[in-house]
Amino acid sequence: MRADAQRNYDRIVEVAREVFREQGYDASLDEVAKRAGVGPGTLYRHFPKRENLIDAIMQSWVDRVDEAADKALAHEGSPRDLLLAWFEQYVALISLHKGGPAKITSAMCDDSSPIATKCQALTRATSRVLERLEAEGALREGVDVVQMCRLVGGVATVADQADLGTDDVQPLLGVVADGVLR
Amino acid sequence: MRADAQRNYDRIVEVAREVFREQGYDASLDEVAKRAGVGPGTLYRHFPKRENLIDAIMQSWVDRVDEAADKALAHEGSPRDLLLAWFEQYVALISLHKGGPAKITSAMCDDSSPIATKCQALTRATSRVLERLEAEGALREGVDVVQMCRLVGGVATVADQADLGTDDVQPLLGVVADGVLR
DNA sequence: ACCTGAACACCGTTCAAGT
DNA sequence: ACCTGAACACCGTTCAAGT
Repeated sequence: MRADAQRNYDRIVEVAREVFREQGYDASLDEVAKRAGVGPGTLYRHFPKRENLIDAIMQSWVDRVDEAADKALAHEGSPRDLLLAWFEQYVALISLHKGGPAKITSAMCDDSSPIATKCQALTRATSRVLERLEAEGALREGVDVVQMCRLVGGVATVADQADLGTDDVQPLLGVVADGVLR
Repeated sequence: MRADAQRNYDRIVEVAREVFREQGYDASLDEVAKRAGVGPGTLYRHFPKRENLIDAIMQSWVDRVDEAADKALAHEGSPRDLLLAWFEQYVALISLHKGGPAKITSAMCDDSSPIATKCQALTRATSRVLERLEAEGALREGVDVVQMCRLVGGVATVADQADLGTDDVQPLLGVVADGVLR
């Protein structure tokens, strides 16, 4: 990549991170381009779809997912406590930006999505938690990873769109946990 | 209301029902106005917010909600069967139009929403089902109606946005049912 | 090879003019 | 009292011209 192209790419990603943090993933791309000091065409050359830009600003995010799973797994306590701890981390991770829960949960299992690798990071981390529970025999029959991601993602989506607080979300996650555990 | 105003109102609602069925609740209001043969200003006079229009086309829908609850309650079977039957009806009812699950579930409990009465119809019907289960002692402690609507609404939202089929939705509803039942 | 920015299509919203 | 439709602001997308 040419030097000026690289510079523009970096600036766009940097600015997008800022704009998305302020306004959510549905923020205007025009404003991103404007703040980054590039023409709208330049933004489109680098990121043909909005999801490509979202994917780019999520680079370091994958590490945080793995760390969060480590942290939840280190947690001592009942299977239910472990599961709830992970659910909370999960919701927090996909709710960093407004609109995130919907975008990420919709892309789940869609390998053609630009953010497919990010979704895979989530399912991989969730698998680790599930394997632990499975080994302890705490899991119901026929529960699989994707189902769990969709359930927790659904809760996060509703919470995101209805602006629910932790007090409202916690009980919902509790129900999902009870439905998944033996 | 003046005769021509009433006529325009009716035509807009009729056309909106058609357009929303084809393209979902996020369809262009411009197209609704165009197809109805009115200026955009006329549409705005009658329906200042998109939700007001959605509310209008949902008039007869309330009856269908009550009928669906009757039907589920008539269903003989285990508490789990009853609950799952209702969940399926619930998802079907709010998924009639693309974008419906998200709009309806977001407005849940928001009395200032233009579609507040529709949400109340849903919680009222769900209450009837829950009371039956409560009487049979089949319900867990601390489960309330709004939680259930949000959980099932969350599942429906994910299914709607990710274009999931019944085969994918069914197991999710099963988990929620298990989490809610004793 | 990459960038710019004008241009286009589309959408929601407002409002002066008309009946 | 109600309707019309031009006008505005905004957004995503494309592409010819420029470096």
